[in-house]
Amino acid sequence: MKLIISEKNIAAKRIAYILSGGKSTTKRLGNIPVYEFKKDDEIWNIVGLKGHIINLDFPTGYNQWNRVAPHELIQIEPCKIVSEKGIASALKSLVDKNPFLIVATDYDREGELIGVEVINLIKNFNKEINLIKRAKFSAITTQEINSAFAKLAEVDYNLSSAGESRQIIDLIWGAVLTRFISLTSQRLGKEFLSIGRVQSPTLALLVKREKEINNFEPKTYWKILATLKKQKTFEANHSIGQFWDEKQVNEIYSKVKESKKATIKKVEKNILKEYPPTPFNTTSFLESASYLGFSAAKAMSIAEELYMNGIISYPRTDNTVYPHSLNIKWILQKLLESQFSKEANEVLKNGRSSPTRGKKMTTDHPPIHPVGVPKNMKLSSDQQKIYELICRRFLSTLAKDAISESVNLSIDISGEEFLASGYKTLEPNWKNIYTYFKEKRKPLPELFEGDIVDVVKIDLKEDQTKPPKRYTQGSLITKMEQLSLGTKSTRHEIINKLFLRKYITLSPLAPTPIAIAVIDALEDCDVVKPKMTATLEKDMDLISEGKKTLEETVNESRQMLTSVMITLEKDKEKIKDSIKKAQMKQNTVGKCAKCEKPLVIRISKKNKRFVGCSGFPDCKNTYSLPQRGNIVVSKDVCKECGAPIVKIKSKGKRAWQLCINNECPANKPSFKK
DNA sequence: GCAAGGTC
Repeated sequence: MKLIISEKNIAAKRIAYILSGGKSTTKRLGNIPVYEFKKDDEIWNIVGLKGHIINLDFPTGYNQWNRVAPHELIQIEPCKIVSEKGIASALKSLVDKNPFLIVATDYDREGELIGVEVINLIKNFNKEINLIKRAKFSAITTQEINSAFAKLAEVDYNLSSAGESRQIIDLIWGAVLTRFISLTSQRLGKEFLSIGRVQSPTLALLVKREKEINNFEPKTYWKILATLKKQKTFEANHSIGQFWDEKQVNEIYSKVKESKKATIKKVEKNILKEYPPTPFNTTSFLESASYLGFSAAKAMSIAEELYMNGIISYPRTDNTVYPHSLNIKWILQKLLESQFSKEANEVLKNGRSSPTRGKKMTTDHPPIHPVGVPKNMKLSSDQQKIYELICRRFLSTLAKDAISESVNLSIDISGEEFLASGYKTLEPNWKNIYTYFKEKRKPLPELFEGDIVDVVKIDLKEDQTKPPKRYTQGSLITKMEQLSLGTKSTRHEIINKLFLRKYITLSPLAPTPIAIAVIDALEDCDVVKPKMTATLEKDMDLISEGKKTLEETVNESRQMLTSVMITLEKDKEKIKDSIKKAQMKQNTVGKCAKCEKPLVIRISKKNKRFVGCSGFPDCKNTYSLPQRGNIVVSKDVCKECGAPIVKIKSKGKRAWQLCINNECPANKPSFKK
């Protein structure tokens, strides 16, 4: 018997279909589907895993945070725990007959590790198993699958060791530092504070940006803008652009302000070819969805739904280049029968000779593209928006360059040079398909050198430089990708995790006072820097090339963490104070009406939350709070009674505002605004 | 109750 394991059920199903020529049957072992067929007089069984089915953890006995000093965990050997018991028992019943095992997980580092986890697991069930091979393919197409199974390769234990070293290092650093910071700041139970190789550098990015915004000192500058007219009006800007010297700008302004005519000195026209967008990988998809107002997690979960219903391809991919095996014509034929028939037809008749390609080319999965048209499925409005985005992106990567014309003018007004620029689309091509970009540039009227035009008015405008912008979820994910933080599958979950830990607010995407205190406390520690991931990646490459061992790498990492912990232990009191202070700030909802001291959110002995005066026990003023939902503090006070207002956000419900004073008339049912 | 990585 041959036993094949793949990374996920859908892959198992499709591999079975291809190898059996469509003749496989499905049986269930417990709840787990297994695909069975006969080939060359042999029974084949294919099982889809659910990604990793084994998880690392510390042995029981090290579970109680208060009982074990965090640094003691550094030298503890983590143990392996089966996290998917159903799959484990299905595998157990399949290995009785000494099958020939073929690992057909994704062709990457985690895929190799997932395969080796299964190998180690089933060797516990049956020691006799020794025929084990690896099928390597980068797309589940008939051709790739048949050739991968025709020439089976060996399992790469170096590659899986590289993945395993990552697992161990992540667990040890994460657990030790998470426990240290939580115990130090006495944030235990539901309120614990976490630290990790990916989440902390990501949070540090947000903290850094927030500090830049807070420390920003706006500078005043001036602009001289001329409104000119030849049939249509258009604007020109003094060639100096931003003036920093008020005296200088006033001099020039008084020189030109009474002018009635302007002379066109130079006209420079350029024809531009604008390349269409490149194929979607997860990051660029999330960035674009973010522009449409979708959070990264929401966009991913909708993409997952569309994928499960067979209308888009696998949404977790790094690839931005369509593989040769992708049958683009065939997809376009399908789209002819969709709401995008006009665009599909245009691309079929008048498309570019080869699709656009992005910079990243990987072998994991193709870029995200439509694979079908929703027929038996009524899309929700969010699903429709995401499906449309993916279809329009796909179609635009096949459309011709847009052709446009840019014009730059040099204009003389009373001896001063002004500049104007215009922009006009001549042939929109892909821009008619990918309709999400809003063009802000405007066309200019037709003008020639030597033309004299009317001056409608000349304005002196004062403005200030602006602080840097906050990240959006999309731009943060793009930044994470640039720094190799996290993966296509985890980046959106990391943002969610930071929110759950109350490290960030979502709109705007900004760190809370506690986040700033935690990142400041770890300032000199590698775990808040992208460098730790970069170093780990290098070590993992060495392990997979056989130039370093898992043990060496993990031991080095343990030594580094040991010295980090020595410094942190020394600073313990300082860290405790600054997090406590930040916590006070974060939990302050306003001023006490009785004694003017800050009112803060506290947890009662019965584990209920309430608002109490920080002047306790001198001042015993308290207010009750709803026990469910996320509380967001604001600077607002109630118009009726002057007590603080908080916002309550519950999952799946609309956020609502509440005056915390129970006795306030605004909280009586009869009260209407 | 800790991490990050797979996938549902």
